[in-house]
Amino acid sequence: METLSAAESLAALGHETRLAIFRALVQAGPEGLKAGAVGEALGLAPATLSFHLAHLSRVGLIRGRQESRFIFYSADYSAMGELIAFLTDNCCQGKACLPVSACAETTEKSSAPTGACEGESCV
Amino acid sequence: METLSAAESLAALGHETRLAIFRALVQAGPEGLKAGAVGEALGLAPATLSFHLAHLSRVGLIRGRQESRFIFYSADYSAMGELIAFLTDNCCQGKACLPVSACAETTEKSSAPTGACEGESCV
DNA sequence: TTTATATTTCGATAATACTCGAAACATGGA
DNA sequence: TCCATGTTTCGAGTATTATCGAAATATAAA
Repeated sequence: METLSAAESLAALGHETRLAIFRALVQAGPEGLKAGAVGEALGLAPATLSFHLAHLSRVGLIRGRQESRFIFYSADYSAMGELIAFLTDNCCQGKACLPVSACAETTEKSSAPTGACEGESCV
Repeated sequence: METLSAAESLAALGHETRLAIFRALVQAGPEGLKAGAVGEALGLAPATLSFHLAHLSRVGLIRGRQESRFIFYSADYSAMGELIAFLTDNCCQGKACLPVSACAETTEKSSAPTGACEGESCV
């Protein structure tokens, strides 16, 4: 994951409403939720909801699938996984900032670590 | 970490310039970097740099300490750790989206998991 | 005390993002 | 076909954020 895309994902989650939407979709599981259900749960005007869903969609954190008359949105777990991998690989000095448990290899195989994350600071 | 503060941290990192600043500070280690060095490395006008440093400071992701005539900024690893813990605790369905390695308890003791993260989906 | 350097604050401008009513666009049922 | 419902797009208004020159502040050296 390159830093532009990481910044875009972070920005997408960096808005209280969108973060709430994303959390709701995560909780809903792979099935996801109808757009309407999300709006109802969070008390959002349809246009506002659509705006934020589109934003999250555009950066790849969620996806929508049409099902009869409804559109179900669901969280894209792998996108979130990549984002977390980016943060641990690029934003943790020797992983010193990580919860101990997370102190190990990441899915991204620590692609070209930028100097940090040599791994020796794991407890 | 409550979601407002999480959203604020995410938004702070959700800007290419600030993300680059933060990464540079992480790479620099606990010593950090003089503000000027950051600006030089990234080619930022002093006022612009100051604006972004203040933003990152305000949300607690970095801190500055005066040292003689300079101000050294350094990344706050624990703040980053809390952010990552928030994401893994609140934005990962049963941690299915996590890099395998990170599939375990987090520092935050999974405070009141919101329904996700029962842990059974760990590989 | 004067001068030089480092950084921030101020102020103005430009750009971007957010909200939401109203209208348009599906899709499926009557 | 017509109607009802769910969702998006449009358009306009408002608010927030980003950029950066210039001025102000702080610290230290001459």
